[in-house]
Amino acid sequence: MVTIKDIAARLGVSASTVGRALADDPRISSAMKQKVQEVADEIGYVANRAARMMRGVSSNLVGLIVPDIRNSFYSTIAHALSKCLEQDGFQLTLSETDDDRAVELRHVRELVSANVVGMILVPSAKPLPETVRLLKAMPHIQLLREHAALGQQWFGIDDAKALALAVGHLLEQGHRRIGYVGPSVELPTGATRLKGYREALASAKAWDAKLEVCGSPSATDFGRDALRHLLALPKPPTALVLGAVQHTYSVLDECLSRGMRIPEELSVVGFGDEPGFRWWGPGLTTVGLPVSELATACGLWFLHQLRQRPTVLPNYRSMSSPTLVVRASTRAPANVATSAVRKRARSKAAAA
Amino acid sequence: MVTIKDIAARLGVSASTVGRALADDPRISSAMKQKVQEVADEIGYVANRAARMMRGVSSNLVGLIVPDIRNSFYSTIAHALSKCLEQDGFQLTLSETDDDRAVELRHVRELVSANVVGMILVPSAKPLPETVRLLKAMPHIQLLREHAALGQQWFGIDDAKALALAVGHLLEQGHRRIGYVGPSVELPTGATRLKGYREALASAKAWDAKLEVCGSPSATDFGRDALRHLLALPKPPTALVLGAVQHTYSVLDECLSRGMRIPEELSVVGFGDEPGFRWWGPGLTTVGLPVSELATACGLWFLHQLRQRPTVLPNYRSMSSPTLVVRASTRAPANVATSAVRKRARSKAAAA
DNA sequence: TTGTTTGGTGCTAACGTTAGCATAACTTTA
DNA sequence: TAAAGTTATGCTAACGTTAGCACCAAACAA
Repeated sequence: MVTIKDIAARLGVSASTVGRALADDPRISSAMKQKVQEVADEIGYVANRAARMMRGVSSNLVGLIVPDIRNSFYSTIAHALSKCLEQDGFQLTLSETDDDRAVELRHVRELVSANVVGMILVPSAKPLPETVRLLKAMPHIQLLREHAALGQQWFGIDDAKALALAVGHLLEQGHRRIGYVGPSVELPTGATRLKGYREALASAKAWDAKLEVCGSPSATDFGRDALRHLLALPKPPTALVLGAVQHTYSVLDECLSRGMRIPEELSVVGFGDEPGFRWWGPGLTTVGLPVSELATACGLWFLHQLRQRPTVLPNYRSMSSPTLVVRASTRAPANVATSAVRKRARSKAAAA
Repeated sequence: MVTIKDIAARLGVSASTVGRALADDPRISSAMKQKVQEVADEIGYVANRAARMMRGVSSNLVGLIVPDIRNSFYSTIAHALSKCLEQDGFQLTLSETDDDRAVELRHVRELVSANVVGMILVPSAKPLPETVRLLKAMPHIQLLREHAALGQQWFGIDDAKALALAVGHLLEQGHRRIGYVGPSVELPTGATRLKGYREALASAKAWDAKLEVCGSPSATDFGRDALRHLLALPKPPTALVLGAVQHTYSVLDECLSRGMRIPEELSVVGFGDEPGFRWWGPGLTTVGLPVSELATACGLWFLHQLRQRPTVLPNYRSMSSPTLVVRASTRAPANVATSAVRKRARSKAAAA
């Protein structure tokens, strides 16, 4: 390994001088600085960050902890954060938890040990106490999901609004029996999304607990079972709202493999706007999530805060609004023409 | 920060004893080890890796450099590698290059400075000399793309075979005019894929240079322009083969927005098997790439080599075979019944 | 001349951990 | 009982870098 001592030896000066020259210290003459730089370039000197860190200089490492990077949700976040942080010379380390609390703790430990300056994480369902303690001792931000125990630094999506948009769209088209397939309620986002779904339906007096299916989509048969359950009900739903990207994938696949006609037999509103969603059936109407914007905002705020070198970040909660992406997978239910639909038809006719 | 000295002070022993106890040194009595562990847990001691690294203990950081993590190609790799490496306590750092050589060099510098034990990278089109020099001084593996200058450690896909599979499938169905839209030939993979395409067609005496479109798909109109060009030819292709995942997305979108009937008007074989590809048109026939397997193999080999703490890894080239995923976007061309098709029809009739 | 300032550089200690050697308290062997 | 061996621990230096202080020469003011 090439060190400042090697440069010093070549120039016949002390290591201090070299160190200062490289740090552009005003006490060093510009002639010396130039000579040092030349030798450094020549012998390929690269500073040893471990040594720097020992002297109290903070690392340039920021930990990112997500459930699964293959989920485009999270890879989009990783990309946006990486772009954002690298401008200030920070480097992102990647950890995946699979929503496993023990794995999460292991990663947090690793990151503390690696002296990261901070962590940005999508917390698991219920972080272990030790995880909470470690995180509280260093700057960290929660993404998407939120646990009060971890503090009030959060960048997320307005999950309730996401579901309200989806349900509202279907209600407007005249649907009254709107099914829901979403994440487990143990996840903070799962609880909020279910709440958003329920409240939107409750205010239209159309809520029916039997139409709710919650669970983790990692089981291979999840989509099949969820759809089978809903369609086997005495009064099956005429429309379906998804509450998670993975659920959207698994349920959409099942719709196709059952040969369902969309939207004639069932209206569907997805969650998230993945590249392939526009190709599904007649084009999936879905809730678009501003994930990239959210991550960039998070990154910028983090960088800004980091300049003050705090141990605990100030409280800040940012909630981004999802948008409805209307394609062709929704329409008014068969045999039903509600006033809302008639009204829209009238106004269209009037406009024509 | 909690250090071994804090633990030592509490127990009234020396730092050495604590250090050895934590390292499970046989010279330390088990009674002492237990006491040390208890205090360590109590006050939340986490080893400072920077200090360890100064003592020559290697870091647990492995650098991963990819063009863009949002590309599911690369996020799959990141996931597989992460899973693989974390079992041996390694941590992945993520860098994105956008195929920019300057950015690539910056990241490599950062990683060297961070004392990574090694790097796994998808190299850019033509790495800078300084990049090559830095990489050669440490263990590194090339993924997918390959530059001889960077050494003979490579895990990739048999790109020529990928295209041969696609073209072969179409030839067999009777197509003679098979278009190609793929990556720029400056990328090693781009050159190999084009070669695979050409050779497959040349051996069937069906090659026509006018049917080739190469370029980077980052331009927003790429898909539109590529397809327009091919369909505007005096003798347009009856089938189309894609040579990159991003090209597949952009060209497939353009097919749909033109309202083309697939496979009646045009047979299409995609590149890669992204989650949404099965939803496109009648279901996209495509070349499936064993990316996850490739990354896992790469990770395992890397770990194995790392145990010997080498500066230069031994030569090793691993080429994974792609597979054809047949769905419904290909069929025999209209107005053409070649001998191959007739032959297949006969054998089918004979079998019936 | 002497005293003071200024610019440029060197010396040394420190960061947290680990490895080699030294040391101390026992235990075994002759 | 003395010598040798064993077990458990302490002391010290070192890793590469940086910051505080000391130092020296040259330039300046009195």
